[in-house]
Amino acid sequence: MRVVRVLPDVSGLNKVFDYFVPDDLGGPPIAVGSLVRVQLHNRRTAGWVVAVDVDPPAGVKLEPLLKSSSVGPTEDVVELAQWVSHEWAGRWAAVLKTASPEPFVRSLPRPASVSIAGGPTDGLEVLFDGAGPRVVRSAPASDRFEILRTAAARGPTLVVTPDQKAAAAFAGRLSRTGVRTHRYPKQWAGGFEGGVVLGARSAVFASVPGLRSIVVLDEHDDALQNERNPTWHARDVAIERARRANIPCLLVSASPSPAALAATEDVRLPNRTAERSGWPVVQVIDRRDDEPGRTGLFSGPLIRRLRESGRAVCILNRKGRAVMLACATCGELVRSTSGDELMIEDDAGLLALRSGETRPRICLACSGTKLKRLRLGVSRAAEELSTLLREPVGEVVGTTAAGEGLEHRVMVGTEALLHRIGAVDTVAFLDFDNEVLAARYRAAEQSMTLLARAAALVGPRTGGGRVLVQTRVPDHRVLRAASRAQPELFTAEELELRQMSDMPPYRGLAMVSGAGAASFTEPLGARLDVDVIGPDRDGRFLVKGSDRRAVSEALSDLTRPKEGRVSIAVDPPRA
DNA sequence: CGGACAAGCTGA
DNA sequence: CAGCTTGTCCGG
Repeated sequence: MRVVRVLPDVSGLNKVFDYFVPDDLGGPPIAVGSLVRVQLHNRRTAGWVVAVDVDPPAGVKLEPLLKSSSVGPTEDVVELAQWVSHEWAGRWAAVLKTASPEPFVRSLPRPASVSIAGGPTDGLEVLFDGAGPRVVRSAPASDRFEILRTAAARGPTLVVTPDQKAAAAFAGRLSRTGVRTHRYPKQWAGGFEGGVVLGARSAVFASVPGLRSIVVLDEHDDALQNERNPTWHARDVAIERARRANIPCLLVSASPSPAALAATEDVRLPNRTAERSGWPVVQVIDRRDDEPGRTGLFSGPLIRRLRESGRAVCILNRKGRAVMLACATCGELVRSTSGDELMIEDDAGLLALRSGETRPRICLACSGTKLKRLRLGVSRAAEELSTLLREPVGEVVGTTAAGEGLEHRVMVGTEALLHRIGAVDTVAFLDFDNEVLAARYRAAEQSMTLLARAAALVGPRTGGGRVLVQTRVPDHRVLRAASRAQPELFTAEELELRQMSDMPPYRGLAMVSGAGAASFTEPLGARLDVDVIGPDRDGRFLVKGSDRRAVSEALSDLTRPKEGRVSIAVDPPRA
């Protein structure tokens, strides 16, 4: 009797059960990854076969599989999903769902003989030597197509991009050169034919027999991280997948992330001239130099540029609830002594939320005691700008309908606008400080990625594209790096800071939130291998350990409280 | 998760 | 003690 092990798709249940395979089952053949239906207790549920030909535990009466519903992920992907669920303290089934076809697939295409077309590739083969992760730094405006073409010529390839738009564009270009391409998850079974599978973050779980290489484009982009638990990051999953398959994994980025740089010492740099010319001009506007009396969101130089520019977008992230404070006398932002964090007013005086530093209401630069509040808001900014420019101004926030507001020459929006617009001539960050000094340990890193994305949108400096940044901290490492087109000016310092402050990628970090967070994390106090910090203002706890594995293991040892939900985010994007 | 079953509570 | 609620356990 053939016995298989099944993981049911039941939330709150992270356990496997054995079933026998009836002779007359029908449907796609049963293998590891197969999607099946089973009887569990007294209901029917979907599930995945996670092992075949197992020895069932003694003394249990086995039930039959009820149905073979669909072909599922290949065995390597099933195992990868298990690793992910463990590493990010989430459910195996949640990851398998991402790796499975929707709708069901009843039979697989046969491997196609893939013709390698498109002529010689440009000496880029060296990027694919050996196995394992390597960082490929490449200016924001430089084309990554030749990298993909070279990968495709070597055999089955997986390409992960931050969004489907980019995946679609590259798929189109590759197929025009004769490469067989498949979009994930829509063409789920395509990977079985060979060729190139392209998609957003979930594509890292595509089933591709005989995979030869993985390319992660813009590995620094936050869109590569799953926003629901488990909060896996496609870059980290790709690194592990490549390690298991003994194949190369290219982490391509204009500004490599601390995580990527910590994962490998193999960093391929472009030549200096090429990199410089692949960045646009990044113009830093120091708002402390504003002519006296000017208030509002728009400096003189910014308005001048917007008047003469072609299409332009202004980015104003009004996500931060805290109102920024600046000295009314000298214009300096009110920051912590380290200069890395904005402070807010509380009853006693000034308070830095992250570090907890306090001090009386006084400006560190000029000892002035008169502080002014700098106010935010996309709608107000659009109105103000429309008056200044004497023309209508589009307005785009996350909830704006797709395509809406994009018809104007000048647009104002939140970060969402950067993801919706195509090429423009100018990107202006109205309020960069609110971003770069936010009370999140990754604030600077995330700001750097914003600049990289903006840079890609406006194109290289030779095309006249320009990124404008209004700031009161013009010497910040992020701005120095971007304006000189030298990302290492940012990353070197950032890595040092992360190391000094015991933060990822040098340590593991998780955020535990929800009503049950306090009782859930309580037993961790007795452990020596993890530290618990909190609760913060929202009742959330941070759990730190030597690495991600240490943290997720400590968390998976705990039992969930019956009262009160608990949500665990390992590598929390917003801590 | 959600059903089964046990234990606890209530009102007559 | 029936009838109901609440809590705990467990699934192949």
